[in-house]
Amino acid sequence: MEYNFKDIEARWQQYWRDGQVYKVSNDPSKPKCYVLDMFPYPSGAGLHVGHPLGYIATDIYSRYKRLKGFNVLHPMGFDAFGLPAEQYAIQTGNHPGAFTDENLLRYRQQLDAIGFNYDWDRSVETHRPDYYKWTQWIFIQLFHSWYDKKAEKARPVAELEALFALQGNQGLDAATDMVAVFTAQDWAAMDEKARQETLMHYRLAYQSYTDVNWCEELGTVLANDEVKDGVSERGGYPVIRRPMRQWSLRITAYADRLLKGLEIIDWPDSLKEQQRNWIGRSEGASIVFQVAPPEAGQADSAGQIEIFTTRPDTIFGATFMVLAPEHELVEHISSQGQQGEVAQYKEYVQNRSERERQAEVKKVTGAFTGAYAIHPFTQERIPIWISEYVLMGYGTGAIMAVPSDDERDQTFAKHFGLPIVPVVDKTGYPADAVKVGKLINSDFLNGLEVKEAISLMCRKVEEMGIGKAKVNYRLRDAGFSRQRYWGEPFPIYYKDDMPYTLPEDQLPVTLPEVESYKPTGTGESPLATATDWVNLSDGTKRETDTMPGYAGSSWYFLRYMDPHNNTEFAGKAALDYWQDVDLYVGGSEHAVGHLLYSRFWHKFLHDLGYVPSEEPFKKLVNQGMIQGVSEKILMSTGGKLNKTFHDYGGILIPRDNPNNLSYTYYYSDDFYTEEQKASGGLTAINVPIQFVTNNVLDIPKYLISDKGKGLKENAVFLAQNGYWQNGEFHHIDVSQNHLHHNYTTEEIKNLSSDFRTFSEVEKMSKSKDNVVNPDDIIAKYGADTFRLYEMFLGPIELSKPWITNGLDGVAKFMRKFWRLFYDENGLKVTDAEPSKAELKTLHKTIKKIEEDTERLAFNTCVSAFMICVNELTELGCHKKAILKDLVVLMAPFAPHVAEELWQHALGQPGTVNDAAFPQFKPEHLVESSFNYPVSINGKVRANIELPLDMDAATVQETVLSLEDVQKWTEGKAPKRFIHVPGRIVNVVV
RNA sequence: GCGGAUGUGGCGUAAUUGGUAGCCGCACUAGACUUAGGAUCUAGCGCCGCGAGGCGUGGGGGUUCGAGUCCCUCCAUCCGCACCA
Repeated sequence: MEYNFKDIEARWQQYWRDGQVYKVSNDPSKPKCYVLDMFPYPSGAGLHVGHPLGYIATDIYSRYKRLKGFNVLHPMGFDAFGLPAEQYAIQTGNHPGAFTDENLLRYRQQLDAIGFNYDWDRSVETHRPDYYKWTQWIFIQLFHSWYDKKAEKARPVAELEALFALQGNQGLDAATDMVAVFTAQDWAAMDEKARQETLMHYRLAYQSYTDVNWCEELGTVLANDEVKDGVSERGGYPVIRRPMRQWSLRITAYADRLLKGLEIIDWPDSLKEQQRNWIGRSEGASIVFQVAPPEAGQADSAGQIEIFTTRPDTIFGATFMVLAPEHELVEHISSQGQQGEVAQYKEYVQNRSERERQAEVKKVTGAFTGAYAIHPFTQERIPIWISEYVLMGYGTGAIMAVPSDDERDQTFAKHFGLPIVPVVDKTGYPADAVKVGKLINSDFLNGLEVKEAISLMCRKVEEMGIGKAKVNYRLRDAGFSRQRYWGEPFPIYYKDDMPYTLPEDQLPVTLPEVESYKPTGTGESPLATATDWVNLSDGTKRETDTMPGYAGSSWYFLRYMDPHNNTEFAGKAALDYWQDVDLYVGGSEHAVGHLLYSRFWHKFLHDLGYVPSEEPFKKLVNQGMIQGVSEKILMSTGGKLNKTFHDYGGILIPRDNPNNLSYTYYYSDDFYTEEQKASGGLTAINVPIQFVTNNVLDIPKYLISDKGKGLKENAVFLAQNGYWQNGEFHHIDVSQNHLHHNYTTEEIKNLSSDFRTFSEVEKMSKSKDNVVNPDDIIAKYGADTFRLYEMFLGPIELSKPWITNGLDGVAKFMRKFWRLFYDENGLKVTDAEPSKAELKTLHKTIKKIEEDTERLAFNTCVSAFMICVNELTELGCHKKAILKDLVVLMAPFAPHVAEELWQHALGQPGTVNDAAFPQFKPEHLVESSFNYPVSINGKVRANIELPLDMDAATVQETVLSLEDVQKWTEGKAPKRFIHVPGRIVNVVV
């Protein structure tokens, strides 16, 4: 009886479905374990072999945990709103939902074929109204919340209103962009609209005017990744920054907690570091500089400039100030004489693309405003400049420039001839050390260490009322509006031009049908065209923007806990039971997107008392990418090639090319684009990998495929001893061709008619023709082999190319494993007592699998199985007592075959998923003796078998009396004798 | 430039966490069985050397009886951020 995976896998997948084997209930009698994958966006292309890598890992882990007695939640769902479906809808006019549902179904079939243990009943799909109802609900909660920095948590806006009525906005420490101060009386005097406008500065979901990427030609707002080098990716039209009234989430309120939370979670360092950088916390001080009166003798000041600095200690070295060109003060303070220059510079900056700006970081540009600031300590007049190196988006958009201590300020000062006053003496410190040294030329700070000076200065400016210690973050609030169709509608309507939330009983606000998904041209989303939907009966209007892609993915992991709840996003009992995600596996591309937003939402829901945990994902692992191995050929891009072969027969150029690119082919002239002709030379192009075997292209097959069709008439594929045209090979006598004189006769004999490709590792993608579909692998090798092989490739964190070749090794192992149970005569399993050696093999494996599964080292698990099966085969072991445990060990990895053997070969009742993980018994591994490597001065020179319980003195005596040892020590007494029981013996002479 | 990570055979990788480096697999070589092999089995497979032996974990140095593992330094590759005051 041979291993027939096709039959086995189909049968057991059916069995699991029918028996609802993977149904998960919230069972408080068992410890919980929540294992999560980042849910996929169901694109039209389907899964390739790279996608399931993480899914297989979590599947193994969750099955293992189940065997260990945990109640495991291991769900799967789909992140279904998104741009590709929208673009498809725009192009075809079809509804993006139908397209999404089709893709989703295909994904699900592909996933099921791999044999995952998902409880599909808990599936979450973000575009379903019964799911996004709760996304909208959470948005409403954000809208009605503000952040109290003193209490370090979100609180209801109603409480804020009460505070305003009591004390205005004074004495509050709230996360807000409001600078104006108002009193209780002011608040009382405000009308409804003014109050709403005020509250907007405090809400965690708020509206403001923020810049968007606006493309006039396309009449639409573009996402950042739709803009390349200042022009639209599609069409290449210019894109400008334009302010638009938009929703944002006040994630900055949580900056500190998002930072602190990183300390308690088990994530990869690189990922934590990315989030830290993204949040970008820096401690320093904000200090206000008065602008000097425009004309000497004039009394009133022209305003003040607030700056942020991490080095308040260096203030005596501040010889000038720099504002961002976009700073609002620039226009007010510029002197008459300088206005022209300032305007010119501002225009120059505006016309520079992001790319230019970044490419020329070292270029020094700027303009003098003609205005001066008063140095708060020396009372000197210091000039105010503008320059693009000061960014409006960071700090206050203004700096005090300390050229002695800041590299950029120094370059600027040198370029424009501004004074430089040294204020920090770094004698005794390395030149590149930061925040060290003694202050000089700094009045009352002189002689202090930098660190002392910083804290003294912070106190001083506060005393003087011109500044205070401040923590600044790089993190910006998150834009939450999209002018698109395919996203969650906002539960918002407008009255008197102010947004209000719809009552909860009107949720979900479902997407209306629209006639066209195309951009409206006005910057509004396509929803705006559904006038029946937009205009409410009472004369108010709905919000027509939709939420961004990350809205639905920011909380989906909570919905899995209680997916069918109609009255809450998830019930308290479920939330309290499942708590948080124990293991989260996914790609690192979400490092500062999804993973930061999710943490933010989770903390917010925690503040409101809904979720018990502070952090959503306790442990996170980034799985590596499986890359594709592309097959490439060289194509001539030169012109004038539609002549006979012999005219360019000399192009067997790369005979001694280091890359072994021995062959190339040529097209006729009219095949080439003008651009290609202009460039000349050779270009590498990808050919579909299915037409390539061992770097040899199957030309006839290629030419009848879609990809190669166009080449049939035009292409000449030049091989070593001839050429291919129209799928036929034409031999040429190379020895007769004067262009090949550099071949020897011997070499000519070995020339071949193969048309060779060369391989390159790239990202696996349709456009590169290097996609390996898991369906094909499963059809040929089976899902169990596929799963084992993906794990065998290496640690899951590592990126590696997909090499189909290696599958044979795992397939061989599976047959060997099968043969422990069955041979050509049928069942071989016996009830005989296991031998010592067999028990040792088994328990060695149990130990290894247990340890390595816990640390997610699945690659070494597969190796351990191979060793185990090899040893059992060698021992001729077919004993039930051994095999039963082995099958349970294998079940997480190869669930189909394990289930088959469990029930049929071993005659066990029920599913193997409900078996208990075998108990490791150390006594089976304990040896009475150990074969010690004996080294002399660290070099192994002999081996000796010694009882493990032999006392130290006897060991030493026995070892030293060995003939080999005597020879190497020349009979000398050892200086030292090291004996590590069970490890090594080392003699030092 | 700053930050993070990683460097082990022809390749993917492993190493009881400081204890005989190269497990397991691929590829390769030889042999067996075959009409045949992209099947199966056996053996070999880090480098140099006929051999004894020597050398080997990116380079150099150090700690240690003993270093792939710890420390210093340099180099290379990958990833992230990038005028962040």
